Amino acid sequence: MKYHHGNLKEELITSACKICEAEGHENMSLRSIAKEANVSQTAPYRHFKTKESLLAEVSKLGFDELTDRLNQSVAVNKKLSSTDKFLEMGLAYIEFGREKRMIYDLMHSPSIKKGDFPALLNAAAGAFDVLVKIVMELHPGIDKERCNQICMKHWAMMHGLIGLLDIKIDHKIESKAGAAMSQLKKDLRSFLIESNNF
Amino acid sequence: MKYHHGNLKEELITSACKICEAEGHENMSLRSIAKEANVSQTAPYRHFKTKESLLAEVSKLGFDELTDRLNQSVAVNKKLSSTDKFLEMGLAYIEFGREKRMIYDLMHSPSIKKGDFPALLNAAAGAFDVLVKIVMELHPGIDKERCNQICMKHWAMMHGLIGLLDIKIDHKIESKAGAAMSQLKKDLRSFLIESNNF
DNA sequence: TTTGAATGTTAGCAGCGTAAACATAGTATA
DNA sequence: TATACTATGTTTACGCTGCTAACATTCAAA
Repeated sequence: MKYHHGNLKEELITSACKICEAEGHENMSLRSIAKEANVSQTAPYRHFKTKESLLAEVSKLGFDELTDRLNQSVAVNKKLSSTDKFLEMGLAYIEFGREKRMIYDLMHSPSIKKGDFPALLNAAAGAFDVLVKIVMELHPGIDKERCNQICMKHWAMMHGLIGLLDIKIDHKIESKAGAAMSQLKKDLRSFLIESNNF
Repeated sequence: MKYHHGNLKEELITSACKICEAEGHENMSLRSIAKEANVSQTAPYRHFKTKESLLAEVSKLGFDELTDRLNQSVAVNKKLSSTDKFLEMGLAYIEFGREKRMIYDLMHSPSIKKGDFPALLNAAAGAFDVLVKIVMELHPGIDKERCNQICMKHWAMMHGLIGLLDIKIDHKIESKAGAAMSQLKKDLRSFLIESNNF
């Protein structure tokens, strides 16, 4: 093994992603990340100013993947109606939140101050813009202000829903959510349709 | 100062609340809580099995206050229409989340596993039930299943909205949210009305 | 070839949650 | 009242954490 790794920065991010998905970001130490990458405990400090800045990059990758998934969900079948595209996108968002729950939590963790990381801020905005695009298609000629409000509403709803699905605010919600997930498409459909005044 | 405090358990919870509101739960150590209460670092262990169980009590108090606020919001003016009551409640929820943001974050932190604390689970359910009540009033004779779905939708939306308001997913949302908060009543009104198919 | 920057390591700090051992106070029983 | 037990405090200590400082090695430019 060479003394100089050559690609340590990327490998650290990769290792962090792996650990985060497995253990959750609350149980992820800088030391464990370094160990996973087979370097000394302080090696990460040559590439990241703080632990937070490393996690910010992991978070950014999460938003990038979310953006991809949202885009893919509407690109897969171009013949879908705008409404169906919108529904598929909502579904894709929920699925991402469920499948990558640990990363999703990291992405929304208050321990990473997004304002300190412009790239992260950008990636998050990118994901949001996918929603903006479909809502604009859904409501042609819609006022920009109004569009933003609608997008916020749906974004907040999806975000809140994912939170409730696992935060398990109480057993009632949990079981209801469990049932909802079992027939996700159907339930989410009515969920979203109703929320959009179709 | 007496050797035996007499009321240490409650004082520890109070101290934790104070620190949480001031510093946020991520920056709150058991040691700092003990210090705030003027006892040794390990004194809390005579009253709480773990740090998490102390935080769970703080979280429970948060849900209790939320429940109170939601109840108050509709009780203040009994002559309000059901719709207006519903709106006032949504407003009260948002206001709580904004005013007690640090506690609110703790209440929804994944680092407290609600399933391990029945009292906390109960308190959270209590808050949700206030919403259930008003939605049942809003839709007389509504199917229980359907009612739950509606409640979840609104709860998730409010929760997601609070998250977005401060998580600042991007500057666009933030500024939009800032504007929204400046004329909160008006915006939230249309927000909620639209979400409830009025 | 030499020099300096980039990137790695080792040692060590203060703070963390927690357990164990000990000390003191209050309470029940003889 | 004397004694024992329990409740509740303290002290000490362990391993983990994020991070800094000092040192080592490699690589690239002069």
